[in-house]
Amino acid sequence: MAVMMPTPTRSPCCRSVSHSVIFVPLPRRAELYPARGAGSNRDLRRSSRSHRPCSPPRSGVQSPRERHPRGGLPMIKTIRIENVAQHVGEEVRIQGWLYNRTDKGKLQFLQVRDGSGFVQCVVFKKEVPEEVFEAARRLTQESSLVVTGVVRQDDRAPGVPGGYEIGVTGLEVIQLAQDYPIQPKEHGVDFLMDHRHLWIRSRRQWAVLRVRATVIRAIRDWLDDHGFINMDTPILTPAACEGTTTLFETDYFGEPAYLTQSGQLYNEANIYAFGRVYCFGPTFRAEKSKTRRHLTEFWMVEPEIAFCDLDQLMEIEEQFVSYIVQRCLKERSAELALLGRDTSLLEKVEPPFPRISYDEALEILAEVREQTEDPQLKELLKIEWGEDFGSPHETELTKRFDKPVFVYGYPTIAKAFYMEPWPGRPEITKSVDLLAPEGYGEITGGSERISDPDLLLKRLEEWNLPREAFEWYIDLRKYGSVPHSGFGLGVERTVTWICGLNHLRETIPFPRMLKRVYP
RNA sequence: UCCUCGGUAGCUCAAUUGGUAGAGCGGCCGGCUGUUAACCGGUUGGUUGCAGGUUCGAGUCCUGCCCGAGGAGCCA
Repeated sequence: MAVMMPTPTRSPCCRSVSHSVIFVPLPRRAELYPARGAGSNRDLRRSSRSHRPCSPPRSGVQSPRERHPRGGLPMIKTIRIENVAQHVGEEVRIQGWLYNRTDKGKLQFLQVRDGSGFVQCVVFKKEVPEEVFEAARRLTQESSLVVTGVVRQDDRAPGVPGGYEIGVTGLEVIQLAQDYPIQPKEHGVDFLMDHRHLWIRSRRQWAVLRVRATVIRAIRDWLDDHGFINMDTPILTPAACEGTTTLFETDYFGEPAYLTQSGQLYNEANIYAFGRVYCFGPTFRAEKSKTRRHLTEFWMVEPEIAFCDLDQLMEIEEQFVSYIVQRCLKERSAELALLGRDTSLLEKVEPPFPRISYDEALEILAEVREQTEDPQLKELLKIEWGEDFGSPHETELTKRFDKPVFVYGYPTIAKAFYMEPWPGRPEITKSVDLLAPEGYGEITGGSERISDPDLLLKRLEEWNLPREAFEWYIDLRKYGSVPHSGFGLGVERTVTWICGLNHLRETIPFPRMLKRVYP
């Protein structure tokens, strides 16, 4: 108990986290000190317990078993919760935070998370010293702590992975958190977004962001394993890449510069040096989009391939996207289960994907319009040839397929200036979007690029783009021009689809949206 | 930019025709040896988004503004 309470008599030099700081033993001390007196260990030692000199002395909060018979060194191994199954029967140490607690009188259930997972720690009054039980009873949500205890299998134990719990033998409180604002229950979006820096600790957010990390890892692994080389393209750019969307303007030493909306044009230069490349980074759109599918800052991977036509591009995309999905199913099944994601449709995501033309898509939409009795949907699905799809159109189209579907051959007037015209049909382009199923909509957009310098010049003129700004880009068509293609995949939209979320703001740690730049 | 909905305790929400602002959760105190957002008893907690107006009386009606959400457009 004493260790949990404020210690007003301690040295005033202590500027550590709170009044409830107590001595924290160096984690994995045995591993850190393989040979006594090794000089390099001093830094480690200092950094990991810098507040020790002003901390109160260690008290009886720990089990005697934790001490080494000779030097008092802890012998207990510190583990991460994700590996808990490998330590059944062992006494281990967990370093983390209290996610939730259930007080059953003489029994305390502590839900502890350590970043790698969630595990239930059970404290029986009879089995631990009075101080340990009292410390457990006083724990508040999000208090930081070090728990020691014996791992056991128990089907009743919740957690990620579930089915294992820790019978507590010792407990140290690093900081007793005060009035943590987020409860493990329903909250409003505004409140949660204002507390995004804390919200990411919650189970669902933790699961989503771990899936995101796996999506990113899968993206890099697949590309790196298929002859692509990562080329970072500039974030500060002199002009709009595609000329249309609103960009964020910055002051570049007195000249305007813009935050990038795509690295594609630079990648078209890079392929002539490296063959297959990708850039992967943040992308910015100053559009005043106010929907669940838009961020002003989002992450996009953009592969670009020399000697590649539209058909080859679609083959690459379907293999790429399938790999990402399958990798998540394999490595993040626990997180997807926690999110309640029905993975049966994701399991079907394997090549080949269905392919329909823009014209066929219009026919499908006309059919849906005819069949629907909802006047509002009828109105939303109105579309003239030449217009790009809106989100209601995409939603209806994807409902027809249980895999992602390629829609190719978009009208020239609806797409960017650099897209190769369809042979014999100059009114459409060799472009393709990939629409995710279940209404998730566009996750990639790509095309074969114009390789003929004269046609490119003509397009720049037609789009009223200043030739001077594109001289370097035109150069690429003069020195060994080849057919080439590329696409961009939106990371947040992909994660939203894989996780089965209804808003992409949860797929990035700190979303930037029209009305939100805090925190 | 347009359309729709919303803003009441730290959080999630109630509040009849305009008539004493309430509940659950959280916090605090107590009880409980298998809880899964535990449960039970007690207790704490309010400038009803802001500024005006109507009225004996406004959370409620009117005007203006601010903030947020969903959708459209734009886009990945």
